[in-house]
This record gives sequence, C-alpha cells and structure tokens, in this order.
Amino acid sequence: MRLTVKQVKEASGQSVRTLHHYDAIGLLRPDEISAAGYRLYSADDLERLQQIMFFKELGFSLADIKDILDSPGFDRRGAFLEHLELLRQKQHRLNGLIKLVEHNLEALDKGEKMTEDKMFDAFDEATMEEYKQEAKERWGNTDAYKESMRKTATYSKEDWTRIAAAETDRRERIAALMDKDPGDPAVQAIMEEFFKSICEHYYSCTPEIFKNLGEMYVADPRFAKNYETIKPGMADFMRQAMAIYADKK
Amino acid sequence: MRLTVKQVKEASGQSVRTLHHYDAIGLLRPDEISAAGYRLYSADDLERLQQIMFFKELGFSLADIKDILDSPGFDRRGAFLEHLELLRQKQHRLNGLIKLVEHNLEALDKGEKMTEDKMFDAFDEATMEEYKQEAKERWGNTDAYKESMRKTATYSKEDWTRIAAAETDRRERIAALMDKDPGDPAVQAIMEEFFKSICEHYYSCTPEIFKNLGEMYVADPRFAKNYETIKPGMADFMRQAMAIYADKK
DNA sequence: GCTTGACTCTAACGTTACGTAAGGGTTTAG
DNA sequence: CTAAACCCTTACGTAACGTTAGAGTCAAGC
Repeated sequence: MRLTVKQVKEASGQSVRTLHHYDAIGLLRPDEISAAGYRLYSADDLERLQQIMFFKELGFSLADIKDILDSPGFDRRGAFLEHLELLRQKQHRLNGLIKLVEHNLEALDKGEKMTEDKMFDAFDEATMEEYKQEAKERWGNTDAYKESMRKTATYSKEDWTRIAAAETDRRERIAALMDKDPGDPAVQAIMEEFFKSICEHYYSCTPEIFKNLGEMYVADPRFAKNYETIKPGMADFMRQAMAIYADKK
Repeated sequence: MRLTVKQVKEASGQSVRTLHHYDAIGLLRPDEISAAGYRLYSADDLERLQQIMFFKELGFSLADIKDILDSPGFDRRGAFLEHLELLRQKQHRLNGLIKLVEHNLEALDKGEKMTEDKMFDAFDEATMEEYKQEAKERWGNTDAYKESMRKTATYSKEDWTRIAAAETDRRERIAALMDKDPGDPAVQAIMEEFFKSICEHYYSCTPEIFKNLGEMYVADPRFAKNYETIKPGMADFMRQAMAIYADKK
C-alpha cells in the first residue's frame, strides 16, 4: 500500500513541504511516482523517514544524514544502537541543564552570584559533537567514496555490465591461481590490472588506499562474502596479494 | 569587571558572531561600548545570555525570547521555574524516543513490522508546543502591547508626565464616583475619555479590547494593584464600568 | 616609539531547512 | 459533472547565524 504526501504527513508529523524538500535533495525519494506526478511512499520509505527524523533529532544536517543512510556500510541495527547512545548522551546533557536551573533557583533565593563558568558549563555540546563525529566517521562516506559516486553517476547500464564482467573474469582468474603464492608474478599481474581498473572506473587510487581496501576484504563481512563465496580463503588471499602489490609500488 | 566578546565567547560557548547578531537584533545589548566601539559585557549581561540560551535550548525563537525577556511582567524566578518544567517535558519526550528505538531494535530482531503511528508517535512535539505557547502567553507581549511600544517609543519625558497626570486625575474622579452605579452617565463619561485616551496615546483600541482590558484589571494582580491601592474594590468597579461602556458601543 | 600579532569592528553575501504564496492540474464524493 | 480536497512545480521569503573582506585597536616587547 502506497501513501500520498498527506498521508505521510499525517503519520509522521512532517509537513508536505518537508517531504518535497527531502525529495528535491535526494534524501527521501518516494518509491513510486504516479502517472499524474503524485509522490507515493512505501513502507520502506516510512522506515527511512523515521531514520531521518532520528538523525535530525540528534542534530545531524540533512547532508550528513544522506551520506550516512546512503553509505554502503549502513545497517539499520547499528544505526539504532547509535541512536540509543546519542539519545542517552542528550538525556545526560538535559539532566545537567536541569541541575543548573535548580542551582540557579537556589542561588537566586540565597541572593548569591554564580561563577561564570558554572553558569554555562551544562550547555556544552562538545561531548555531543564528538559522538556525532564518531557516528559520521563510522559510516560516513570518505572523500574517495564521494569521488566514486561522482564518477559512477554517469555510467550507463552497458558500462556497468562491462565493468562487472571484467571484474568477474578477474576474480575467476585469481581463484584459479590460489594454489600459488600471493606474490607470484601471475597473481601480481592481475593485481596491477585490478588497481588500474579502480583508478579508471571508480576513484583515483593510491597504493595505500589499495592496501587498505585489501584489509577491508577480510575485515568487513559485506566485502568478504564477495570473495569467500567464490572460493573459501580467497578474501585473505586477496588481502595478501594486494598488500604485496601496494608495497612494491 | 567588563568582558570583551572573546571572553564572553570563552565563558558561554556562543560564537562572537552570535553576540554580534544578538546585539544587532537588540536581544543582548552590551552594557557598555568602549571608545573604540568594543562591546563590553557586564555580569548582568551574562545572566541575560544564560536566560537566552535556556529559552533557545527549549526551542523559542529569538524574537519570542526578546518579547519574553523585555516583557514588563518578566521575573527571573518564574522563568527558572518555567525552564524546569519545559526541560522536564523535553526529557519526557526523549524517554519516549529512547523507548521507540528500543522497540525498533526488538522489532528488527524478531523480523516484525511496526504500525505506522507507533513509528512516529514519540516524535510528537505538540505537547511541547503547548507548554511553549503557554509560556509565551504568560509573559509575552500581545500585538496590542507591541503597537503600544512603537507608539510610546517616541514620547518625551514631558509627554509622559502629562499623560500620567491625566490618568491620575481620571482615577481620582472615578474613585469619587464609586458610590454610584458603574453605568451612571458621569462614570460612563470618564470611560469615554479613558477609551479615547488609550486610542490616542497607546494603541488602536476596540470596544472588545477595552472590555478585555477591564477583565485584566481584576485578573492580573500587577494591574489590579494600580486601582486597589487608590480605593478597595476599585479594580472591579472599573471592570464593570468598562464592560458597560464597551457593550453600548 | 614603533612594530607585531592578537583582537576588534562593520558591511555584506552565503547557507540550511524549510515556510509561504501563486498558478495550475487531478481525484473523488455527491 | 461539478465542487471540494488534493496534488504538482516554481520561486521568493525567513531565521539564525557562518564566513570572508577590509580596516581600526591594543598590549607586549625590542
């Protein structure tokens, strides 16, 4: 069942204009557009909207929210846990503010004056900002990722199939060489190919980034499974091969 | 001891630009301006800044904050109590949001879907808004009050003494007529005078506003005491006389 | 007494996240 | 089939500052 803007407004409390705005900046695109151009939102869209509202509540800018939600590393469970932590942090700050007001009242009744720093300490948002920064870094898009997005935005469907085919081909060739050493010239030749392919198609890759990418293949299960499903142990083989290539450069 | 912008920034956490801004809109005028034009803030200014930050934290607009702080009925104790209540309200909302996230996590783990309204209920700001509205009304300046401020801003000291004298005179004449009926022609003649005086000197007064003004004389102790100190029961006598005059119009 | 660096000022344009019309199609209940 | 209730895009407005830019000021040290 799809919802119109008004229905979403009724459910979420966000104004129609806000929905338009989120659509315009690509933060929340309705799942479907009717023949007449009406925005029609799905249940998934509502979930995304909820996420948006949480992040907004926590003080993130819409641009940051977009980066986080669209990041390939985003997962809902992690986000919820993050929300929980940040909300608790916020509550802690509020408690401080309440104590400050109570303190104010007391001082007023006793006719005392407060010291300057105590007067404003509880307003401090530094800790909050730190948490937020952490959150952004945890999922946020690195500059390399953004460059990748820019480059790939113009790719056609044919481009993608071509690139994907080359990728699949490379992987199979590597899988066939896994009985050899990761430093074997044949393996390294494919690494060279791989490295250049990234530079060309995605983002300007340095050896260092390349090495980190290899680390990610074993550290991050979302990447690892792309290789482990081809042949067990392949993710780590890739990591070694990529590290050797990067070090030689 | 006076503080420069940087020192206030250091103490309060507000940016220098923010202080400039508050100065520009008349929200926080430094107590003193040095010969070179430097802003110099007093301890009282810091207290006002704290008030501003509390109200801002609670979601009031700068214009509203200005109205409240500059309202004649403003008192610091009442404001602190207000802050306390609103902060608690905010904490309540935060608790709701935390529960919502916990609920989200649970639903995610069980693979359940949530109902639409439950998804957004906790974000609701209506209660918060109500409290805020109340606060604004408690102290806030009505439009009529603002018009009055505009009109009276240009009055000279002589204007004020003249108007005040006329006012005192009228009050005494009314006090002398309190043995008669509020609807008595003699009383009503003074009401006519009073009504016109308000229109001329303060704000464009309608009969309805005039009637409400009368209600305020008994409802609001700050106004009532102006009349009760002349003669007991006079506030209510004024109310009746004003109501009769307004109804005849 | 003069320089230098940290600090201050005003003026003015930029930004974020929408609000608020204006002008014009679309859907649906009666 | 029409009127009310929705929906759309376009575009300018607003709040609360951020961010230069250009220029004056102050206190410390040589």
